[in-house]
Amino acid sequence: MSTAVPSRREELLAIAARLFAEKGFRNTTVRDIADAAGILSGSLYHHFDSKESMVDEILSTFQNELFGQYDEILASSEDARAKLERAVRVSFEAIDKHPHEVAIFQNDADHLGSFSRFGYLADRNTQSRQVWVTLIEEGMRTGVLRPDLDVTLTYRFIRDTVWVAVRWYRPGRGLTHSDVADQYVRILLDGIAQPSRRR
Amino acid sequence: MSTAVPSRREELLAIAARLFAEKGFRNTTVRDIADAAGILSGSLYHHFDSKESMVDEILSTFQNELFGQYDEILASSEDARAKLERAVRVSFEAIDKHPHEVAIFQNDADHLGSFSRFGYLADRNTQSRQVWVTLIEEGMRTGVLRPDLDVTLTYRFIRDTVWVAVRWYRPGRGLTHSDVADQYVRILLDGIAQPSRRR
DNA sequence: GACCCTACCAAGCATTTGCTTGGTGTGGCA
DNA sequence: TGCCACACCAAGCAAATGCTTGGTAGGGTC
Repeated sequence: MSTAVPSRREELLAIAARLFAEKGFRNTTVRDIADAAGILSGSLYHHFDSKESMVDEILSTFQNELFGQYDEILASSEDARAKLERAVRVSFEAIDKHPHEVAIFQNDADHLGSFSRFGYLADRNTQSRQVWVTLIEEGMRTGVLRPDLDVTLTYRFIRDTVWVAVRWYRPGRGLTHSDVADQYVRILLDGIAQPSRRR
Repeated sequence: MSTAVPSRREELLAIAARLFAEKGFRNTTVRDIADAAGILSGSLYHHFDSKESMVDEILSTFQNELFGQYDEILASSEDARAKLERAVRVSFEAIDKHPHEVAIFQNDADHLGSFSRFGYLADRNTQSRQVWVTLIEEGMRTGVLRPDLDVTLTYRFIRDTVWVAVRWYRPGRGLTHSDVADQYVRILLDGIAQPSRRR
C-alpha cells in the first residue's frame, strides 16, 4: 500500500524493483540501487535490513494484492469460461500495473525460494496452480471446455503464456493490457486455425 | 559436434552448460564449474580463454544446429499448417535434446546480447521472428489460419509458449517431447474451448 | 536552547569474483 | 632415454560485493 506522497522508503523500493527486474536480483548490487537513488550504498541500510528484505517486501506486497483478486474470481458465480477469462485479464492487468514485480517473480522466484525466508513463494505457486486447475476442471465438467484436455499441461500452458508476456509487454506503449488479453483469450479458447478447416 | 568419446574440453563445456542453465551465467562462478569438474578454477583457463568464451561456444553451437532445422522446414513444400506444426515439434525436440542451452538462451540472452561479441544473438532472434512470421502470414494467406490474427502478437504467443516450456519440461521424465508437442499444437491451433460452444 | 528524528555521508572490512603466473605429473612416441 | 603435449596445481592479485560503524546536517517540537 503506498500513500499519495510516497515516502523515501517507498521511492527506494520502487527503484530497487526496477533494477531487480532489469538485471536480476543477484546481479543488482546495493551500489547500483544507491547510485540510481543518488545516495551512497551504506545509506540504504538506514532504511532496510538487507538486500533480501527489500525484495521480500516487494514480492510479498505484490502477491497479497494479486491473490486477493484471484480469490474474488473463484468465489464468483459466473460460468467457468467467464471466470477463466477474468483470471487471464486480471493477470495481464497485473503485468501492466506491476511489471517489475512480475518480472522479479518470474526470474528469481526459483532461486529465492531456496531460502526459508521466502517459503511463501512456493505456497503462492501452489495456490496459483489450484486456482487455474480448479477453473479448468470446472470448465471440463460443465462442458465449457473440451473434455479431452490434459489438465496439468493445460494449466502450464495458460500460466506460462500469460506471465511470460512480461518479457515483451511495455505499459503505455502499443497495445493496452486489455487488447493483449482479448487476443490471448481468443487464441487460448478457440485456437489460431480457421474454424472451417478444423480437423 | 561432439565426438563419440567426448574430449575433456567438451566435458567441461557440458558441466558449464548445466550450471549456467541452473543458476544463470552471471551467478555461476568459475569456481563452481571447476568444483563440479573436480579441478581448480585456474585450470579451466588451460582449456578456455574466459567464462564468456565458454557460454559463447555453448550457445553458438546450439543455435547453428537449430536454425539449420528451421531452414529445412521453410524450404519444404508442405502447407503452412504442417510447417507450423513441424517448427513447433523441432523446437520441443531442441528443448528435449539441449535443455541447458535453451535455458541459457532464455535467461541470459538479453544480458549477453549487450556485448558486441554476442551480436549474433540478436541476429538469431530476428531470424527466428522471420521464420514464425513467414509461416503465420502464409497460413493466413492460404486460408489455413484465421484471417483476423494479429501477426506480431500471434508470433509472440507461439514463440513464448514453446520456449518457456524449458522451465518445467524434464527429458526422460513423464511426457515425451513429442507428447507435449501434440498437446501444444492442438491447443494452439484449435483452442481449449468445446467446439460446439464456440462463440 | 536543548532535544530528536530522519536521511544521509565517509571510510572501511571480510569475502567473493575472474583471471594470471610459474610450475608439476603423466602418458605416448621417437 | 629424451622429449613433448596435455591436464592440472598452488598461490595470489585487483576489483567488486554486502554490510558495518561512527559521524553530520537539517527540520520540527517542547
